[in-house]
Amino acid sequence: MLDPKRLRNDLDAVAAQLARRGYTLDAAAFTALEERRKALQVATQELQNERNTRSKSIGQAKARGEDIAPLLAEVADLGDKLKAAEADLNALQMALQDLMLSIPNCPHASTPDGGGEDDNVEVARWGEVPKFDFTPRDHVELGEMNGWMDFETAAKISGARFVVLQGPLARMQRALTQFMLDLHSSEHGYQEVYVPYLVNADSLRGTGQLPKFEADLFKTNSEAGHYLIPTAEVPVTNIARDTIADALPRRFVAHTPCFRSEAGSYGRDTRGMIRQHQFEKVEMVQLVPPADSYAALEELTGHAEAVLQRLGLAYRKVALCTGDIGFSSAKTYDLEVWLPAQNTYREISSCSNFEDFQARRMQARWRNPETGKPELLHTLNGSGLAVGRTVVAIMENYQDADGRIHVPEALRPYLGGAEML
RNA sequence: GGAGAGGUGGCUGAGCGGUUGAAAGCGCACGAUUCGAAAUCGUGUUUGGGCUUAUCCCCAACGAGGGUUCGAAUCCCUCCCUCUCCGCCA
Repeated sequence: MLDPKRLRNDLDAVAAQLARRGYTLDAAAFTALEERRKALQVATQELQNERNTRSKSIGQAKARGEDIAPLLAEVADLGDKLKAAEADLNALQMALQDLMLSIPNCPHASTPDGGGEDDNVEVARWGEVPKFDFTPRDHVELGEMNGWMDFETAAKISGARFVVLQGPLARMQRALTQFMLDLHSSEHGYQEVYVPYLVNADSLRGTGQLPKFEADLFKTNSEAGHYLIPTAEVPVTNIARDTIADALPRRFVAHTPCFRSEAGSYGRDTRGMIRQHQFEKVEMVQLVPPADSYAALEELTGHAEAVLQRLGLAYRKVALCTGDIGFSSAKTYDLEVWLPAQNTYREISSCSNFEDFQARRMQARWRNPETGKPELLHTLNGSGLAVGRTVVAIMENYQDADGRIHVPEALRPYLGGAEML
C-alpha cells in the first residue's frame, strides 16, 4: 500500500510514477473519495466530541445528586445522528481502503522503463555456457530414460502440472534444499525458519497477493479459510506483521513447497518441471531499515547468485522493467539460468525490494534509534533458489552423451560423495 | 472432542457503568545528587488519525466484531487466541 499522505499531498507525482508501470491511477475518483472522507470524518468527530462532553456532564450532575432528566432529553437524538454518521464514514473508509489495496507499488527510479519482459535489461552474465558434442536432451527425456521422473503417474494421482520424482533424483532435490539452506544460514547470515504452509487471508493481504490475485491461489475449505502458500515470502514476511522490531536487519531463510494455480498460463511450459502447481523453493527474506534497502537488494541478489556459482551454472542477471515487476515490488532482479535444451536463459530466482509497500499493509515496524519512534521498515525477498528449476538446470547442464547426470562438486557432500546420480 | 481459566501499555499487574488513555511496580529517557558509579529524588515515557509551521486542541483504540446505555476496559452476544486437566493422535 502506498503512503496515504503522499497520495493526498502529491497525487500527480504518484500518478506519474505509476504510469511508468502502465497503471492508470484514477486521480479524480481518489480525490472525490478523499474529500468526502475528510468532511465526514470531521463531522463524525464533532458529534463524538459533543456526545463525550455531554455524557461527562451528565455523570457529574448525577454525582452531585442533581436531576439529570432534562440533560438526557437534550441528547435524545444525538445517538441516532452519530450512529448514521459513523456508518457513512465506515462505508467510505472501506471503499477508500479497497482502492488503496488495489494500487500497485511505485517503481524505483532505477527500474528501467518498459512495457513487458522484452524490455528487461540484462545487467550481468556469469559462467560458461556448456558446449556439447552431442544434442543435449531436455530434463524430461533425461528423467524418463533414467526412470527418475514420472509425469503420467503424477497425472493419475493429481492431474496436469505435477511430477513424481524417484530415487536419485528425488534425493538430489532434497540435497539441493539442504545445500541452499546451509549456505544461506551459515555463510550469508540468515536465520533458518520453519513456517506454516497454510496461511490466512490477512497474511496474503500483507504481502500483496490479496485482494487482487486470488485466482492464482489454492484456497482450502477449512473454516478459517486457509490458503496454500504460493511462496514462503508470505508466511516468512508476515512474521513481522503487527510487530515493532527493536533491532534490524533481520534475515530469514526457509524451505517450503509452493502452490500455484497457474490460472492464465494455460499452454505455457506444459512440458516438464518448469511450471508446476507444486514446487520446492528456498526463500530469503530481509527486514531492513529503509535507508539500507537498496544495498540489501544488491546483497540479497548476490546471495542467490552464490548458489548458482557454487553449482557452476551459467546465468544472467536481469533488471525487470517497470512493466514486468510484480504488484508489490519497487525493483526486481531476476536471475536466469542457462537451459541447454531450451537454448535460452530461464528464470530461477527473483529478488525484490518492496520498500515499505508490504510493511504498511502489515504494520511491520521498527523502532528507529534516531527518532525513538516506531517507523515502517523495508521488506525484501528473493528465491535462493527455486529448487525444482535447479534440478532441471543441473540435469540439463551436467548431462553426458549417455544421458547420465554428473553431480556438481558442491553438491557431492550432500549425496554421500557421489560423482554421478 | 469434553471440562475449566484467561486475554489491559515495552513487561508485570490493578481497575464499584461516569472527570480512567488507564493505579502501582519494573524497564527506559532526561535532570538533580556524585570525582565517577550504585542507591536516592524529580520529571517524562502507547499508538493511529483530524486540524496545524509548531504548540495546543479534538477523535479513536483495553484480543476482534456486534449489542445494551446519555455514557462501556467494566454488562450481554458471537468469534479468535493462550493456558490447565481429560480423551484422541504423528
